[in-house]
Amino acid sequence: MAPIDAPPTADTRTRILDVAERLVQTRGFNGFSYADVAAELGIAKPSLHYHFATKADLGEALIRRYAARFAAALVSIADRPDDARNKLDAYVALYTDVLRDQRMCLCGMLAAEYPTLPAPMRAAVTAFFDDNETWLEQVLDAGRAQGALRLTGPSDEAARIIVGGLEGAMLVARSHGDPVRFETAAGRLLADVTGAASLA
Amino acid sequence: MAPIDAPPTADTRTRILDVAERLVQTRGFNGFSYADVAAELGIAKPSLHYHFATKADLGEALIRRYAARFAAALVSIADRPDDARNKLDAYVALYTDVLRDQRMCLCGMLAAEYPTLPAPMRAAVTAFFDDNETWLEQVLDAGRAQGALRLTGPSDEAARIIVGGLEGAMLVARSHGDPVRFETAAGRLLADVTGAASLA
DNA sequence: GTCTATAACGAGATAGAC
DNA sequence: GTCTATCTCGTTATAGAC
Repeated sequence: MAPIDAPPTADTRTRILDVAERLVQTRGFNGFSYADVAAELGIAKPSLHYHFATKADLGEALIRRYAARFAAALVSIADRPDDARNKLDAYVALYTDVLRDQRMCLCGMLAAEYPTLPAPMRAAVTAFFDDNETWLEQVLDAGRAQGALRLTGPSDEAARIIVGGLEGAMLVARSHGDPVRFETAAGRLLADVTGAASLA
Repeated sequence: MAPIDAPPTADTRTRILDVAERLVQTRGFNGFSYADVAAELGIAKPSLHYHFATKADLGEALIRRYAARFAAALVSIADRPDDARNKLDAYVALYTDVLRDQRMCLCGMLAAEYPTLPAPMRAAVTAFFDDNETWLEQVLDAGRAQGALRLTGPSDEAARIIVGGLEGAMLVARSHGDPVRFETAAGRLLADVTGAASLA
């Protein structure tokens, strides 16, 4: 659906990012090491330092790539002729896709480790959430103008509830090893926040 | 408000738990060490091993104490003569209290690190969420029976949205260093899920 | 119960050959 | 670009004295 996957073969730098991304999403930035990445790629540890001098550099590159990919998906959804409700469903599908392989959202995971992160990574994490909320706010405003949505309050608050609700639902669903739990919760959250029941 | 704080002076075991609890809530289970705890208490590292042989033992004790404290607060809220809406507000206040000092919910933090945790800790984390959802479900059912709440679907789904929504809102609000963001989101989430607007 | 001393290992990172 | 070898430090944990 969304371009969240990488090609099976790629240059070393990309393969490092792919492996590290999965490790951060499953174990956290403080839960993986250069040794883990090197072993999985079948290369030596110091080779990693050629591509990413420090672990902080690798972390920055991970967020940057992840945020860019997510932002591109948001643009793609916004450009569709769909109405607001379909766009919100597509937004939720991005999260559903991330949850595969028991992964957590990269930035949700890093938000948990926030106080331990290098400053550049911290700034990129908050920017990710801000960008998502801004995009949602625009979709919600458009939907309300069209009469497709019935918000009970300001769209920026609704946007924050959706982002936080999806991140939290992922967190809990993953610890239960139950993706269906996430999908059900996400659907109901969207319905409640956008007043789907009162429109039915 | 809720009995979430420990006395200023206590025996060594309790003081270890207090410091370790705060470190896990702020930095994660993989983000602190015995050296951190020992330094803060002004004792030697091996002294910690007398009280908690392994870090996994310490982690288990942390969850057990945290969950027991939380469960006691839930019983206290349930026993009040308040209506469902007031009980839900009191439930949210438990989370607001946890967020002080930039802390994350202990079990929300551990859920992020879930795949890296020892098995006993993993089981305790999922049990914490299950207990919270069960409690919420009962409050929501009672509120609906009284006509104080208007849920748009099954109470167990609403309970999951509330737990996940609060955990996620904490996660995002903490990375923005903005507790007000959490309180606003929590209030709106509760209102949307329990149909407060359609009752007003 | 708490200490000093130390073991045993893994972490991030560097030097320098190829 | 990738390697071997190595450094330095931090980690959990143990032994044994007090």
